[in-house]
Amino acid sequence: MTSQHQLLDTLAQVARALGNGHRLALLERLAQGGAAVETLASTAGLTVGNASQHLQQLRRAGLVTANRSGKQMIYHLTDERIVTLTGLLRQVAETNLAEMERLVSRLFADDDAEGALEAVSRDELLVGLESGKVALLDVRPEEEFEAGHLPEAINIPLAQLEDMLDKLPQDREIVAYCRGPYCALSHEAVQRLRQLGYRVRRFEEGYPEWKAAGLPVT
Amino acid sequence: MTSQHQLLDTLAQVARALGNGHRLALLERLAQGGAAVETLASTAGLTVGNASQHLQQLRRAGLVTANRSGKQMIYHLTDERIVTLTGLLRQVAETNLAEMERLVSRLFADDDAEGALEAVSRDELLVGLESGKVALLDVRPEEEFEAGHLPEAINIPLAQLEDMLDKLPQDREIVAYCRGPYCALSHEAVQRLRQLGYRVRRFEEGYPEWKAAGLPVT
DNA sequence: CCATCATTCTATCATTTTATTGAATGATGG
DNA sequence: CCATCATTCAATAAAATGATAGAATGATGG
Repeated sequence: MTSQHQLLDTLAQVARALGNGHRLALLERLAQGGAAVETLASTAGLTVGNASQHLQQLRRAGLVTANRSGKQMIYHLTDERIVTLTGLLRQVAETNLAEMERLVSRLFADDDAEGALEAVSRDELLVGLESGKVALLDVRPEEEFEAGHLPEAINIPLAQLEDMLDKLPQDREIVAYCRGPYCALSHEAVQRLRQLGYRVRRFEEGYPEWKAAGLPVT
Repeated sequence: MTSQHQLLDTLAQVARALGNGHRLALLERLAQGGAAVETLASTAGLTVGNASQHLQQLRRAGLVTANRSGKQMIYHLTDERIVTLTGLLRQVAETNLAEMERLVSRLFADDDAEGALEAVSRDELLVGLESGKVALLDVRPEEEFEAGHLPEAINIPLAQLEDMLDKLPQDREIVAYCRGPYCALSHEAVQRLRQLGYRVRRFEEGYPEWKAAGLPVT
């Protein structure tokens, strides 16, 4: 077996590490910031044992690192570019797989028909923030918000949405974001806030993409 | 199973399609331009039947398309971004896997010790071409050269290198390139030309990366 | 229409991957 | 040092993947 062959095989191992839905879910959570195995397991809907095994695979592929902190092992992405990598994977898949399009439209299908719910692009969001016409709402759990968020964002975890409406400004359009393009939290938040009469749309990406693009975070 | 879960699974299928060394080899060849199954099989060192099966998988993942031309099926990449995707995969792997570094350095280990063989970066190459101080040498097979190459490049397939030395300019440094960062052709060419006293280095990327970066091709 | 060629499909077996279970390890606080 | 907690390891069974050989398909040239 030639060196070149071995190189491609090693690359393939890394790609295989990305080739499982649970592991992609783990990576999505890790893109929000470091987390312990139990946290990761519950976000991904896995048993702790199983999550641990998947994390070992990601570690062997060089995608995550683990550091002990007291009793817990805290996992981190090794490389910011992994967010870009999965984002590009997503783009290629959305463009070239009909199946993908079908699933994406289903995920966002229960929008009302007004069309105003179309997601806000990164550029549009930047303009809105610059002009002060947009308020940012982060609907992720507090722990993830604390680990990093977009500048000026207000954190209202989805579970407490109706209890904390007083934190929302009335005079500006609200843009809600969460973990990424496929994260349902911001979508759900938009649905519920619109029912209550708020002017609100989703950001089409999430915190990790914003950060990976080199934009400022807090 | 939620829609979101299905989306990640579908993404994972695409990643799994990249998760095999033979398929990465097929994609590398396809990044040079369309090709028939037998061509692809022989470049990747596979039987035709086996290559066909791998190509079906790539097709199901939306990474390649097939069009019949007479008796032959001609395969193409569906999307230029696939080159960027595998390139990013490579970068992440090289940065985070010790194994990878070891293999890369072995692939390029038999350089003589002068150090002058360090690869030429894209930016450096652009400057050299601009100033007219560099001549480009494409050492891929003629068929791939014909399907597309860097501007002003001279084509001398590696097999005919010694027979066509008269096509090489004497007054400029030569930069050789081939299929990509792991393609051995340009490396081999540099070794042999240096033995003959030529001033020559490798381009660290290849034709597909150049094209995917939006730079001009012929 | 028949023979030929390129490719794909089918069936099979060996290998690898995944989830599950329960035991083992390693750090902490009393 | 012991009990506890978080995590990993080990063993297993079920499912998916990969290679091979041979049959089937589809287009071509006579």
